[in-house]
Amino acid sequence: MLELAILGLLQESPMHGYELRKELTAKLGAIRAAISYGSLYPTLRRLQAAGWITEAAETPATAEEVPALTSRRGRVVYKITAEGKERFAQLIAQAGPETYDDTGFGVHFAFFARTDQATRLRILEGRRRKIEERREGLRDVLGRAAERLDAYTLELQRHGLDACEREVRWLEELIANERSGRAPTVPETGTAGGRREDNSPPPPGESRKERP
Amino acid sequence: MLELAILGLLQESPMHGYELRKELTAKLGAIRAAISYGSLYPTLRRLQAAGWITEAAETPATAEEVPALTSRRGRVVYKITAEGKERFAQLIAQAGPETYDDTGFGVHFAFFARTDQATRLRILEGRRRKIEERREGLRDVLGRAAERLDAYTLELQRHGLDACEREVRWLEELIANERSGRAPTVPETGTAGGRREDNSPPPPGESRKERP
DNA sequence: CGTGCGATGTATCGGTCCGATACATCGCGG
DNA sequence: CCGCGATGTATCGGACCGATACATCGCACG
Repeated sequence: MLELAILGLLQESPMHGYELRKELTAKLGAIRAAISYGSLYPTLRRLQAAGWITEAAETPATAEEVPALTSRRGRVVYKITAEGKERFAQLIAQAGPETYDDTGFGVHFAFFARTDQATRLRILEGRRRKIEERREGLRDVLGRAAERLDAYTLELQRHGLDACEREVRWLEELIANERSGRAPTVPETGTAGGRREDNSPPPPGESRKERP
Repeated sequence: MLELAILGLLQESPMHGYELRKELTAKLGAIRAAISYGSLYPTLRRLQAAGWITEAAETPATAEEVPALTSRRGRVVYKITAEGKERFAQLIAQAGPETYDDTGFGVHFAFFARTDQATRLRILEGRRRKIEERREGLRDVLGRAAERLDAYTLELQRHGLDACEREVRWLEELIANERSGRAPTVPETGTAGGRREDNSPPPPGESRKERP
């Protein structure tokens, strides 16, 4: 997952590690806390070894000009290679099971702007299926095993169930949007005031033209 | 975290690994998918080495009646020791930073019935603080860096922000409940067809009868 | 009657990622 | 001039996951 995220970000512009982490945090802040250096740097090394990214020299002058005054350990700027772009395209298009867990889905979604519509639809539907399964599991527990669990545990399940239902609805809207061919126009998540006094978009009725 | 969860579950009754995993999944289904055997068995080994759990023979020595019909091959039943109970009490009471991340909070919350009220309150407030910080981070990004991000990424942030606001409200209600001394009485999460015509679950009267 | 198959059950291995830690530089205010 | 917080690179041990292997049991189906 980290690999995909790094490749995606470096496609926008070359960066050094620290910067990468900040961009990563900004882009993925909704789904994970903050990427650790303990995974970032080893991954960068791995990507470099695989030839998907390269170091780009940052200091303009050569090392001979500014000698031993300060053995300045320069920032290491990475840029993506042609092979790296291929790798990214491959990773972003193929959807394995890990594509639908919380982190995997989040990363894929964050790069939907670089993903073709068919793949977007496939991923959204896969994610929906997965969340629906989790939802059913929670309903089962709340229905059948409720008496075996204490009030706090039940409350946790209830909250989780609520989050599942909410996410399914969110996904439904996104899927409908994709099918209608429109870009993601703030589907009224509930808060975060994106208004849009848009004059009636095409009615959501029977528009079954797209075939995935 | 796994250690805490296992110790907590074994305190209810002895179990073997497979059973443990199922109970774990039922109890923590709201916060994580399903615990992997790749972590479960090594952890069991570690707990056993530390003396916090022991293997319990499954068939009593005097089981002369029922022959080989009952399963007596292989299953390794674990039970918690007195030291294990102490360890659990220590882990459940102390709150480090990891207590407030998604998984850590979920596990602690799932065992709130075995946690004293002051600790419950402390954990709920710590969690709230953490979520509020994440929420502010997302608001920052949505406010200040919105033009740098594409529509999909923004939508992801919006959804995450919504989830944060929702969780903060949920925590507020739980905190208010704790302060008023009541047990968690379904705080109207919004959906989730609630059954539970339960007439006031026992007030925070802990079952503190067990004394190691 | 057997045969295969899904549930139960224990176990390991390689790999990803995290948290703690260390260390060095830079700009800035006291 | 000194400290201190932000910037910046890097490693190490440990937690956890996903794939895989293997063995037993009950039972449905031919």
